[in-house]
Amino acid sequence: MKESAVKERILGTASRLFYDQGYHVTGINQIIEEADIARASLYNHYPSKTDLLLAYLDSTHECWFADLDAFLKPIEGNREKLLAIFDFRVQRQVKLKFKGCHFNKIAAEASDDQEVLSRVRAHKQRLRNVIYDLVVQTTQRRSILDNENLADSLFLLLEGGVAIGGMYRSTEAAEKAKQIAETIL
Amino acid sequence: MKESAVKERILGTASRLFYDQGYHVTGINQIIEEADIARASLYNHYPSKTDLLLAYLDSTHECWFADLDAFLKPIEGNREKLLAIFDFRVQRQVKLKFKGCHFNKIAAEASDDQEVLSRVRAHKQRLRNVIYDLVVQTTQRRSILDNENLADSLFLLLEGGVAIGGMYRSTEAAEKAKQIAETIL
DNA sequence: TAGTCGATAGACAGAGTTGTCTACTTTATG
DNA sequence: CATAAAGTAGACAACTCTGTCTATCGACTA
Repeated sequence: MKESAVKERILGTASRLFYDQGYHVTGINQIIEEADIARASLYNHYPSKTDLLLAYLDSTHECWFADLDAFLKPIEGNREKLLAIFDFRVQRQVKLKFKGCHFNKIAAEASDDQEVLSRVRAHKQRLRNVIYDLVVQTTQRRSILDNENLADSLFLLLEGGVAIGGMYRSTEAAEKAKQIAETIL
Repeated sequence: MKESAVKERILGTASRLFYDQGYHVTGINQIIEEADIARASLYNHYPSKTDLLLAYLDSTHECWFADLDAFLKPIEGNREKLLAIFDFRVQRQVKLKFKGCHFNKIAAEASDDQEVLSRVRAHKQRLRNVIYDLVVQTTQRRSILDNENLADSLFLLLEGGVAIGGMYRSTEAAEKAKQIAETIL
């Protein structure tokens, strides 16, 4: 028994609008119209707009790391995998038309909500852990930094590159971040 | 002939609310109530809410770099000035209670507006230029990177540190970014 | 075949939104 | 002192917002 098509259409439409336009400017009315479903159907599946937001964050989080895993899978070597994370973000920037990181956006708009904030933190923490695990497994590297500092460096460069790239609608910053990563790795 | 106290109070209150709560959730009604001014006074000085937003960005931009200049002035040596920029951001994070960069927040909420976006870009560009100029003037450094790449590294580390720090309500990330900056500088 | 469940259309309440307008009062300046 | 500028209070229009509720319809199941 799969989730109803209606529920999927609600979440899909809401996700698109929350990301493209922003959470607060997206109204329930717009969601039900574009998803072409009844008002009561939405409130049947999601008791409030906040529940819909949390569902959006959860599904985006899962999808994000599933995509990353798929992207890194064919890459040979841990150092190459680390650098490929930058490529992954660059690819996403293009695909998402430079509208920035889903979680950064929502954190800027609804960071007072603890349930939102904890999800944003969990997302970033998991990415940092992925990087750290790869760093630990990377035996042949020329860095003077220890594992912790190297992982943090790569993580901060990545986040900085994506943040700046989102403002300039360009992959330049993230690609620069990768170049720098190559020299310190 | 100084600007009227009313106008200053409008911009001051709006700035505080736009930053603390967000732009879209802050209503005109709340601004006029908390600023304790008349509705018509607001629309006399600022024809629309958007004008108020742009005035907020402009004044924040000017204030930001005036504060930075004052902070860097007593620091001796260009390498030390570069590292002090990290301290400046850390100090601001604490003072602003970790609510993040003014411009990143507004970019996440109103990035479709070109007038907003151009101001955000100008702000980040100017910071990157400040860093670049200091890098060029820093003669004694042990970096393997050229001027351009070194400036970009520092800039991206700084932005990454502030972005992540805002999520964790901690100065740890920005301090880490400074540590890394010290090793590559 | 009867009944339940999911979906739909749409009205509705109550509050909030931006922006305009009128009428009155205070302040400043020639 | 008189006139013009700046500020105040508040009504108002025209929406939009979230969330609830009723009434109806179609499909699947016991």
